[in-house]
Amino acid sequence: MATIREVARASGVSISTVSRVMNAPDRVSPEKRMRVERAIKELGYTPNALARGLISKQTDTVGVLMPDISNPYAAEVVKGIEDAGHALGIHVILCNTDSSAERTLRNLSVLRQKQVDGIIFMSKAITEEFYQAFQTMNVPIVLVATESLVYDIPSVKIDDEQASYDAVQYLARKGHVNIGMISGPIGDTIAGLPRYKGFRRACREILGIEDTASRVEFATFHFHSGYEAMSRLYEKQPRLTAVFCASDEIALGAMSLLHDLGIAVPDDISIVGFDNTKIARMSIPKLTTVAQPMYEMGKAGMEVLRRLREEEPLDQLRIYMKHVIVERESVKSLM
Amino acid sequence: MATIREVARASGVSISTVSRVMNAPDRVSPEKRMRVERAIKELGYTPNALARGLISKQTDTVGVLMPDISNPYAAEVVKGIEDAGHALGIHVILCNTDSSAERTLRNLSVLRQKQVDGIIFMSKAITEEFYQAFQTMNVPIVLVATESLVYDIPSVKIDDEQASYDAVQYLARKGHVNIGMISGPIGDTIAGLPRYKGFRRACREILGIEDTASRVEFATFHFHSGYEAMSRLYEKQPRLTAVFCASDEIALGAMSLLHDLGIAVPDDISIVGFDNTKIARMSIPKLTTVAQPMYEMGKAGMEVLRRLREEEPLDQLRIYMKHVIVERESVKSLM
DNA sequence: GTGAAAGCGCTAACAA
DNA sequence: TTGTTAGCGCTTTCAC
Repeated sequence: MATIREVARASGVSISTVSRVMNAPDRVSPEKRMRVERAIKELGYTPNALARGLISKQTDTVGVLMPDISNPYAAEVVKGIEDAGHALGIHVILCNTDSSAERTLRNLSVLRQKQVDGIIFMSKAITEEFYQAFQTMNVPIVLVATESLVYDIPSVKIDDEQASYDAVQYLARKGHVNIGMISGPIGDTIAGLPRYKGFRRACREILGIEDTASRVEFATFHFHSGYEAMSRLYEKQPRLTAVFCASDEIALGAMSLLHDLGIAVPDDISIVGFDNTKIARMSIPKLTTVAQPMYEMGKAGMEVLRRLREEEPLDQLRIYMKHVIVERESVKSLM
Repeated sequence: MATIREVARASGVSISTVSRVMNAPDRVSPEKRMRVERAIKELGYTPNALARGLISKQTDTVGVLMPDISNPYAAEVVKGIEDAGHALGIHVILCNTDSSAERTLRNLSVLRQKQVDGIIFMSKAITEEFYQAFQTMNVPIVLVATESLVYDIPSVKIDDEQASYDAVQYLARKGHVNIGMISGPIGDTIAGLPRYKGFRRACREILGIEDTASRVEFATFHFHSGYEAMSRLYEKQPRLTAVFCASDEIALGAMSLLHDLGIAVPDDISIVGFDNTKIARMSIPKLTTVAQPMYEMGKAGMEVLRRLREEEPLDQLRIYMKHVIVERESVKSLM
C-alpha cells in the first residue's frame, strides 16, 4: 500500500505538496500538480482515512443502532439513512442490538472508540442507562422511529397517537361503529401505548364509547401473535365490523385467522393495518393501512445529524412526520 | 476526550504502562494496574480506534455491499453477517449499491480508504471492473448469495440449479405433470439463469419434456411482475396444475392474479415459491417454497472472512449451502 | 508556491 | 516490571 511519502518521492515533491493536491489543488502549481497526480495514479495511492481522521477529528461515519435489520420496517428506514448518507459522503456502521441493553451499550462503546461523527438510534425505550452513554459519547445523537419525552434528544417519528385516531376516524367515516383493535404491547411506550391511546380517544370522541376493554386484544407486533389475538377478539366480540391492527404483520395474521374461520375480508370484517410495509401490497385482499414514511424518516434522521454536525440550528427538537392512510382493499364501506 | 497521555499523567505512570493494562494486563504490576484502571474510569477514557488501527493495521471493520437493504432476502443475510461479526468483535459498514456500478466502485474506494479488514459482496454480477477493484484493495473478499465462475473468489450461496430441479421433482412426486414456471430474468446469471436451467433439466429428465417455451414466463423477482407474468402464463397455458416461481414475491404476485381470476390455490393450481422469506408464512394460503438458509449464509460469509484474515485454509473456494423445500399449503397432492 | 517540522493518539521495540 | 523513543500516515502551521 503506497503512502503519501512514496507519492512525494516518486514525484519529487514534499509530502505537504502531495497533501495539498488532494485537499487544496489550486494552491499548488499546475506543473507539480500534474506530476503528483500521475504518481498517485501510477502507484495506485489512496489516502488512509485513519490517519486523516486522527488529525481532522472526523470520520465521515455514523453508527446506526436498531433492534433487528431483518424487520422490514427498520430495513426501509435504514435504506433512507444510507441513501442520505451516501449523498453526504457519510458511511453507516450497522449495529443490531437484538433489543439487548448490554449489546446496545457495548456497541455504543465501540462506536465511540471508532470516533463516529454521530449516532442514529432506533431502539425503542431510551433508558437512563442509554442516556448516560449518549452523554459520554460527545457526538450528536438522533432518535429515529422513536423519541424520548423525558430527555431532550432530537428525534423523528410520526405522531402515533394521532395516526391511530385517524385510522378509527377513517373507519367511522366508512360507516363502521363496531370497531375493534389489536394493539401492540402497551408496555411499549413508543409504538404500543400511543396507538392504543389514539384508538381509545377516537372511540370516546367519535363513537362515544368509553369502555373499550371488550373490543381490544393485545399482541406483539408479529404475524403469529396477530393471528392468535384475532382469534381471542373474535371470540369475545363477534359483532365487530372492523378491526384496526397496530402493525401490518398483525393485520395479516388477523386476516389469516379470519380466512381460516371462513370470514371474508372485507365483506364480513374490515381490516386496517399500520406501517405500510411492502407486504401490505401483497396480501389478499391488499391491505388498507396507515402509512409511515419510513424511507423519508431515515433521510430526515440523517439530515438532522448533518445539521447537528455543522451546528446549524434545528427548527424543532422532535420532528413528527406526516402519516397517511393508504386505501386498498381490506375495508368495506358501510354507507 | 481523554487520551492515553492524560491517563498516564493522572495515574503517575508512563503511557506504555497504560497501553499495557489495556492490551496485556498481566505484564503490569497489580498496584499500578489498579491505579491506571481507576484513572481510566475517572477520566472516562476510551482508546481511539483510529490511532490503534493506524499502527495495528486492523480496523475490525468489514464492508458489506449489496444492491438494496430493503430487500427482505438481503436483510436476512445481513443480519447473519452482523450477528457473526458481533461475536467476533467485528463491525459492519453497510453500503447500498442500488445496482449501480459507479456507486459500487465509489463505495469500494472509500472502504479501502477506511482500511476495512474485508469485504462481503452481495451484488450479483462480478464484472471485470469490480474484480480489478477487488485486486487493488488488498483485503479478503467474499461473495455471499452470488459467485463468480470466471474469477477465483470465495463465495457462499446455494446450488440454485439443483434447488430448482428439486422443486420440480417435488411437484412431480405430488403427481403434477403440467408444471409451469415463472422464471427470473435469464440475464441474471446468479439467481435467474440457473433456476431456469434447473427447471428445464427437471422437465427433461423427470417429465420427458424438451420444449418448455410454452410453459414458462419471465418476470423480475418482484410482486407486480409476478402478477403480470402469471397472467400471461395462464393465458397461454391454462391447463397447468402447478407453477414454480423463482421467488416468493413472484409467487405471491401469481397467487394474487389467480385470486383475481377466481382460480383457487392450491385446489386448481399449486404454487411453489423460492427463498422462504417471511412473507411465505403470511400469505393465504401459506406458501410452499424452496428455502435458502439466508441467515446462515450471512454467518458463513463472515466465517470465511475470518478464516481469510487469519490465513486459515478454506476447505473449498465455493461453498454451496443446503436448500430445503418447506411444505406449507400452496401445493395440492394429485396422487 | 513549497518544504520542514510538529503532532494527532496510540503500539511496539528497546533499554534500563 | 517500567519508561523512552520511534514511528503508523496524514494535515497543518510556519518559514522561506
